[in-house]
Amino acid sequence: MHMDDSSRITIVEVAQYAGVSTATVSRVINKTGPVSPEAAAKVYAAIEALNYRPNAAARGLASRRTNAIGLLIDEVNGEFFLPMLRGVENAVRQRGMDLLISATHGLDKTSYPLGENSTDGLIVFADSLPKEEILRLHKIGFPMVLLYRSSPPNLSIPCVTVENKDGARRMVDYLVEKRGYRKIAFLEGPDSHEDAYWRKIGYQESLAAHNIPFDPKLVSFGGFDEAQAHLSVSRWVEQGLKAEVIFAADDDSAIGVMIALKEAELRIPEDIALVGFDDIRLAAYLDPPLTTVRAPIEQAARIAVEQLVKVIRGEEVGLITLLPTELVIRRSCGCC
Amino acid sequence: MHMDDSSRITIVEVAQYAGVSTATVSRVINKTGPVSPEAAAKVYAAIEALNYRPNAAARGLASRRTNAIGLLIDEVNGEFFLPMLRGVENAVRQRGMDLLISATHGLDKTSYPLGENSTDGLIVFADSLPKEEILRLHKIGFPMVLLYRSSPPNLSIPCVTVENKDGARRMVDYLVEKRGYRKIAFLEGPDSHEDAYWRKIGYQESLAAHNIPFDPKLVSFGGFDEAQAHLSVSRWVEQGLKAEVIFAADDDSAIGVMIALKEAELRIPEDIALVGFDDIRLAAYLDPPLTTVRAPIEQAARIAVEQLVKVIRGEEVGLITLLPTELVIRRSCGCC
DNA sequence: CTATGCTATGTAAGCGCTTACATCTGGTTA
DNA sequence: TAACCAGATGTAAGCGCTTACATAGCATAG
Repeated sequence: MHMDDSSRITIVEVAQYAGVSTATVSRVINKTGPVSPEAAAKVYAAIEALNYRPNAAARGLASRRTNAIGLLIDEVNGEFFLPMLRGVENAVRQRGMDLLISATHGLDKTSYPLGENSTDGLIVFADSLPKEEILRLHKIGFPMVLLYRSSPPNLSIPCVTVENKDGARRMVDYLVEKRGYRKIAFLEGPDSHEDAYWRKIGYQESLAAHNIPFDPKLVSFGGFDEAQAHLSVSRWVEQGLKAEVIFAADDDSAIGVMIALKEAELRIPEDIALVGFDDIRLAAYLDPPLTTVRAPIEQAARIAVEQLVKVIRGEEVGLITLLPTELVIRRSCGCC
Repeated sequence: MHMDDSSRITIVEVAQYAGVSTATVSRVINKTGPVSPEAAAKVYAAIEALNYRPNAAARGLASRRTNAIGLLIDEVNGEFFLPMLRGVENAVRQRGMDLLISATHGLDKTSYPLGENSTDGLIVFADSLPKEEILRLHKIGFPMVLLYRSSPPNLSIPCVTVENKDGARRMVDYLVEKRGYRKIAFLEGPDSHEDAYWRKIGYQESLAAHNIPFDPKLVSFGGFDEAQAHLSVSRWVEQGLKAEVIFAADDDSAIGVMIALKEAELRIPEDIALVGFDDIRLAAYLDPPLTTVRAPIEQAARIAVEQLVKVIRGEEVGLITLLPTELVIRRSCGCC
């Protein structure tokens, strides 16, 4: 680094300037332990005068606390990410903590930089971390909260997610009961992703409840990804897909579907209807506006931070937080 | 924290297990200094066997390097943010560094948690940090790169941004020369934001070049914000705005404009045309698709990281990186 | 054979904080 | 008045690393 070492102000300089001990300075800064108003005033003055900034590393080393929480994600991708980050960032900042972010995408997921020694706790998003590593962290008692992923059996790691199954089920219920569709194609998400799993289950449950046989030909891979969905649907169309509506497992893939259908000159919803899941910001602006299931992404993120902070403090937290989803009916499903 | 102290593995345990000194372990881990293949193998084996993870705080304290870069933003808001973060995250990870993110929104910007003692360098986005603090950091030689903000005079802090003035100017040139508009309203961004400043200058320069008198009545405040733009345009319309086209200083505010115009039952582009700036992902999907100026947001972020890393390493970098913008013509400007 | 210069390794002094413990006040209480 | 206690402060021992410096071994050069 290129810093001017001579100008480095440490707690020692502050203590000298203020005429107190370093312990007192520390007490003032951290509001730990009793300090007389006069001493506190002198310390604040010294800090101001010297432009002192505490060294986070030294602090962390001495206190074994980092005052930071880590967010582990797979990669920065998809509109989904923005509200999630906003929720996390706001909640973290509100508590005066720092936020570290790391994407494990492509990495050996066991060498991610965050973890037990860089943060006080971790929010693990979806499948950003392999089960073994989660086990390891849990075993050493490291605070963790899982976001959009459930705890491995018997492990009791708090997790927060949305009612994926229920949301998907209600969407299909609606398509069948209100719109009268019976040929409902499903564009599923990645296997490893729990959201994807439960949404598919919800889809299947609703079909079963309405005595519609499950047809594997009506299921293809969307991968929670615009490009992948685009590709899959283009192929489907070539092969003469017979469906009245496509249920894309998330809105990002719904966009891919929309593009593919437009390319195939199929009108939405006249020729084929389309619905998604998440209600990302884009959804309302698409042409036609997308019917979808609203997932409270930002709220889930915020709650995850709250839970994590509680875990760090050693407080009790509920093991599973399941946030309700809500049907958002727009034109793409043929409602209007 | 709730961690099991007894199980804490430090470099000492690793050294003992491997039968070498801590210095050797450190050398192996950091690939600094010569180590015999045998010793290295023993150390790796020990690390594996004990599941050792180095403590980032201790490392930072001892080496005065954090291996982390900080991204300072105002707040997590707007579609703009996503590609920027993606660019930063990718570039940071590619270099094996960590990323810390902090929003200064609402905070006393002088107490932001990142900085000289938590990171090796800082990417300062737009007006996330007041000039005084930038001065202070620069004075102590702390590595910084400014993103979408130019260096204070005489300070020579590297900055990377896009050709705002040029882009805005070419957009207006296009509106006048190709579309034949002469009543061009401008919805400006926040004063404090340099992008906003230069885009307005570009607008004015083009007007001047085409002998169109600048009319302050045709300028209102969009604030780079959907809601603000919505509000401003609704008022404008009530007051009987006479314009052929609205140039929103960024796409987020263009969305606000679009909503306001639809509420007022004005058709785009038949009754009034609309153009934006940035080409966020949404732009292409709006109804009608938005004519805008494409700014290479992700690329700018990536370059900022590259520059910062060079500064940290003490290498030379260009002071100003100005990335080209590009007109993207879609239906909202009345082109088709 | 000694001087020289590598490479490989160990020793130990911090890095800038926090915090357990000791100390010293002065006010309360019995 | 003596005993006690709580508030205010200081002392100093680490926290887990990195790294300057010292040392040792060994090949090569003179």
